[in-house]
Amino acid sequence: MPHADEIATPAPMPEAGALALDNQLCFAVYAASHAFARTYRPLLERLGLTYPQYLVMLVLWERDGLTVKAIGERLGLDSGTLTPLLKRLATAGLVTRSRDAEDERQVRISLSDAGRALRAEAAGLPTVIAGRLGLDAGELKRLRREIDGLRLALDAAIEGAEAASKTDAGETDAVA
Amino acid sequence: MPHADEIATPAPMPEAGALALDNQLCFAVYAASHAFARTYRPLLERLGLTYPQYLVMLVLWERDGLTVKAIGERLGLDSGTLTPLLKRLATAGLVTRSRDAEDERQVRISLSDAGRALRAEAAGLPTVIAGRLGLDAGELKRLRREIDGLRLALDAAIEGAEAASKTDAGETDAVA
DNA sequence: TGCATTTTCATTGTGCGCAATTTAATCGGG
DNA sequence: CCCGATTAAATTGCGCACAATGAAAATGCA
Repeated sequence: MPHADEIATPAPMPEAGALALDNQLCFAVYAASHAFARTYRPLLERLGLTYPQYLVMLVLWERDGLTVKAIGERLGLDSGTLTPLLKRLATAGLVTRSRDAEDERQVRISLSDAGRALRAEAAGLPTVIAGRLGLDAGELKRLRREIDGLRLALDAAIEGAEAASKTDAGETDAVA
Repeated sequence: MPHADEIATPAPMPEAGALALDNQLCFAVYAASHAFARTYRPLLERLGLTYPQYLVMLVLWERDGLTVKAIGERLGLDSGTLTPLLKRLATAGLVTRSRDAEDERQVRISLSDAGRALRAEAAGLPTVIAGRLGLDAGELKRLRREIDGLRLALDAAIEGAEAASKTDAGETDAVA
C-alpha cells in the first residue's frame, strides 16, 4: 500500500467533512429507524408480528376494510411489498383478503376477530417504548413533528427533482 | 377518481389513540428514513452505489483499511449484511478484500483508486440534500443531535431490557 | 360502441437487515 | 502443550423495500 496508515492517528482527510458520517442527518435517521425496529422486535415477536406488519395493523385498527392501495398510501409502500406481507397476515389469521365486488381490481383487507383482538395486546407497546426514551409527551410530539417535517420536505423536493438541474441548494453548506 | 367508496366503513375506533399511526414517533422516523433513501437513490445511482453502500464508503473515506467488524460497529450492521455488500463493492472495483496477515480471522477492506476517486463525485451530495430540506446548518445539527439521542436512548434501553420485567417506564403515557 | 388508456394488484429480480448456524483462527487456563 | 472457549467472517433462511413488468378490470373518449 502507498501509505503506512497503521499509525494511531485516524482521519486521513483533515477536511471539514461534509461527508463525515457523524455529520449526516440521513445516517442519524437511518440508525434511529433501525434502533426503533430492534427495540420493537422482541415485543412484537410475542404478538407474532414483524415491525412492518405492526404498521399495517395500526392502519387497519384505525380503519378496517381498506384496499391494498389505501394501506400503501398511508405507509408509503407499494403492492410489491404489501401483497406478500398481507398474504402472511392472512395466513396468520389476522386479516382476510377479498376482491371488491364493485371494483374487481381492488382487494379489501379486513380484520379477523383475532386481528381485532390483537389490538388490546399491542395497546401498551408505544408507552413502553416512550418510557425507554425518557422523554415526556410534549417532547415526543415536538420531535415527531420535526421529523415529519423532514419527510414532507424530502417528498416535496422529489417532485421535479430531475426536471430542475439548476442547483437550488441555496447558500447553506450544511450537511444532511 | 373522487372518493365515494367510504360508505361502508367509517372509523370503527373513536378512541384517543396511543396506537394512532400519526402519533407514532417510530413511524415518523421510519418514513423519514425511507424518504432519505428515496431522495438519495437517483443521485447515488449515477455513482453506481446503493444507499447502504454509500454509508460504507463514507466510513472508508474517513479511515481506509478497516476490518469488516469495525465497519459493522460504525454502521450498526453485522457480517450477514456486510459480507455480500462488500463483495458487490469489490466486484464494482471500489474496494479490495484481504485477510489480515496478523490475524487471519479478520478481513480488511481497502479502497481502490476508483473508490478513492469516487469521493470527489460524492462530495456535493449532502449539500444538495440539505438544500432540499430548507434548513440552515444550525438547525440540521440540532436535529441530528436530537435524533442521535433517540438512537442512544433506545440502544441503552435494549441492555437489560429482558432482564428487567419491572416497568421503569415512568409516569408518561406518551407515545413513541 | 369500440378501443386505447388508466388503475389495481400480482409477480419477478435485486439488495438490504438480521437471526441462527458454521468454519476457521486465536486466546487462555491447566 | 493441549483443549475448550472466544472471536471474526461467511453462510443460510426469511422478510421487507422497490423497480420493472404483466394481467385483469374499469374508465373515457371518439
